[in-house]
Amino acid sequence: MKRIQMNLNTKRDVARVLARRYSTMTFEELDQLEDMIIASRYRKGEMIIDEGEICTGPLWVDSGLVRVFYFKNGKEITSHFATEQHIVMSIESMFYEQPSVVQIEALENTIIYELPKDRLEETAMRSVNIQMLYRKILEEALIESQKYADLICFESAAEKYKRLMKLQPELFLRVPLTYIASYLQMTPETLSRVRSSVIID
Amino acid sequence: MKRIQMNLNTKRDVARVLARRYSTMTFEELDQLEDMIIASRYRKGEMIIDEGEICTGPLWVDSGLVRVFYFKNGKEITSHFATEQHIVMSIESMFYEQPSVVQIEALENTIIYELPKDRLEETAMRSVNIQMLYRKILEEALIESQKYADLICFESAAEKYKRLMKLQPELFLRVPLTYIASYLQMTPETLSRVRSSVIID
DNA sequence: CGTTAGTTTGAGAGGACTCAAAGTCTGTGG
DNA sequence: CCACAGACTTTGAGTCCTCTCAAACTAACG
Repeated sequence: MKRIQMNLNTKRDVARVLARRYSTMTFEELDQLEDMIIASRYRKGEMIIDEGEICTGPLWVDSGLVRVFYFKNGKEITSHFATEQHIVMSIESMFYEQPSVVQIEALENTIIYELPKDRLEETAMRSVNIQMLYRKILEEALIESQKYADLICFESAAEKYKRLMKLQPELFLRVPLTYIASYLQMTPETLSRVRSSVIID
Repeated sequence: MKRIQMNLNTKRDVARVLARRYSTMTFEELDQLEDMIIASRYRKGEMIIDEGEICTGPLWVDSGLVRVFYFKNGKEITSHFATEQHIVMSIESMFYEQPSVVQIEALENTIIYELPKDRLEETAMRSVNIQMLYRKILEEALIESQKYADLICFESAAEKYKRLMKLQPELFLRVPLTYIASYLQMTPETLSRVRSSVIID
């Protein structure tokens, strides 16, 4: 990881995007938001959050692609992908300020902007709009989480494949199938067979 | 459903429990919280949120037991149980103010205290502690959601059973196995077989 | 005490897994 | 620029788990 010194305009841009996406803001609030953002750059294959590290805030994926995964019975389970213009975090680690069980890895060269949770909470005490921003981030995460649960409880392997293909076709072009298989809770072999047999409607 | 006129002390009690559990509060804030709470009572088998209804806020299950479920390919899928002293909601319906796809049903006689979302948000604008309460509720829901995802991706039926048995053994005493089976994403037959074969360690 | 919902048991079928091996792609170093 | 190593994907064969369908059994409720 490389903490990068972005010029101010770039951080300001991110602050603007966040503000528009999740809330509304005065110039002063934009300043506060801009001020707390921490930018970092990761190369393909680098860990953003390693096992045991603490996740100190929501991470805005500005460009690139990351995956969240963890180990269970010796197997890697991918629990989430986040593409550019999305937020990713290690939920439990962040809320409980505990070492993370999940790891977050950059699957492409990736630029991350972190919103440190402590500053976010502190600023939220004073600013209603920042408060709203934080809450909307949590709401979005919750909805994502529900959608994933819904996806993987589609019964057959073929159904899950078709579903993801409809929801996020771009993933198949950017992510090794092995990871997608583990995300869909099937073996790479099964995914391969499904892909060759399924006709997409 | 029966909207009930609780005496003020009861609502005050719930407000106190919520305050202690999720935040801290001044007497004035307690008043505000107490003031927005809506109490209702449901008989076993009654719907708390029916399909198509809009969920207007987090629901505190004061006593009783509820389940959240929805239909998918004609099959009922149970996605959550909430016992007393826990919060339940139809996430998507509440945030998007849309008709709910999930239904919430009382499996026992149940007393619910609703915290209307609009009043919660409005009050959160002025009170940092109410704001914290709301956020903590969302955080908790998010963590629950993650835990569920983790549970059902345990590979074998036996593993899932053992896991839930360890996490929430009381469910097996209070909930028809059919619902538990659908929660664990297996057929009732499979659950039955697993139960008779598994020795709990 | 009968009716209905819920649970168990059985037999057979099918889907996904494992293990194994052969292709394919990608990036690096000669 | 080519060759090779390593990672990723596909294909095959055989096994096992979970599902389906059916029927018997049990518990709960009016």
